Amino acid sequence: MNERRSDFGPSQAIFDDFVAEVWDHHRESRRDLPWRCTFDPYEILVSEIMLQQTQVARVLDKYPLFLSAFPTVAALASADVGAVLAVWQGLGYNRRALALYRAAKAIVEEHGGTFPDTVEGLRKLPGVGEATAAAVSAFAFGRGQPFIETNIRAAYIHFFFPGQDGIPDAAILPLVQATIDPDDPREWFYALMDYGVWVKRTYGNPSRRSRHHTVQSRFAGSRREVRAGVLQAVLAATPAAVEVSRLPELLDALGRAPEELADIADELAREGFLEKTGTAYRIAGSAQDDISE
DNA sequence: GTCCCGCAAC
DNA sequence: GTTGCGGGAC
Repeated sequence: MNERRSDFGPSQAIFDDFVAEVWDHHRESRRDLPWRCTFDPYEILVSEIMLQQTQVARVLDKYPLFLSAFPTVAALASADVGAVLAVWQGLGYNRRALALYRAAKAIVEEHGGTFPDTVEGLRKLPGVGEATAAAVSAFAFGRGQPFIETNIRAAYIHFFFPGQDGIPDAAILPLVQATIDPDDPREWFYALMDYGVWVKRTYGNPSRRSRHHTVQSRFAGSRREVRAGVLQAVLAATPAAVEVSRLPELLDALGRAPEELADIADELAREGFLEKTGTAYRIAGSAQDDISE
């Protein structure tokens, strides 16, 4: 038996109960997901970026398509960003695709193609924050750095904070630290997330009692919708460029003013999705060609 | 309406 | 600490 008890907080017995319950549940209903069948850090990073704010069911469809198109970090790094964005369409949060692409380039150009194998090294990659760095380090390299994502948060709030509101992640992280299985952190984090999924399905989402819980604003009518539309319109025209004057007709269904469409195209250019030549936009890095008619 | 294996810019 | 970021399933 591992000694996990710290000088404060729940007793060793409570920790043991939690660990036993999570493992028991895991033995009953472990999710066999494609990214759980590999130790390849590239394949695991792709899955983690896709899973940020995106449900498993939708990643399941896109994940094999993406890996077929870009099987290795070198393949992704040498692809056209337009090809990456095209495969990404339907997953949402396009900036993740751009960050993943830039991370692949960084790994090839700054690390000689060798994946960083530490949390600190992973953390420096674009689009990789604390949670993703720790997740990749656990799932690809077997490290036991604690992290919190939505299912892990649900698991701990449900078990350790019944009936309490406004729970900060800072109160959860020591509990994650105290319960990590030092012999198999990879499988332990899988078990935790599976348990969190079960808790949400069974009791409702306890993360609504998190201090950090927020509600996403509606997508229909949002600026996000227009951004996605402008990017899709330019992607559809690739390799040709799109005159700014054509955006209103291409995005007629959104009913936005021409000035707003132009503002958003400029913003996408600043962020690196598009390149602006005169008054026309093309996908960044795509070949010079005629203006789309 | 609610949710989703967060990150980065501010 | 707050805000913006896509899209679809339920």
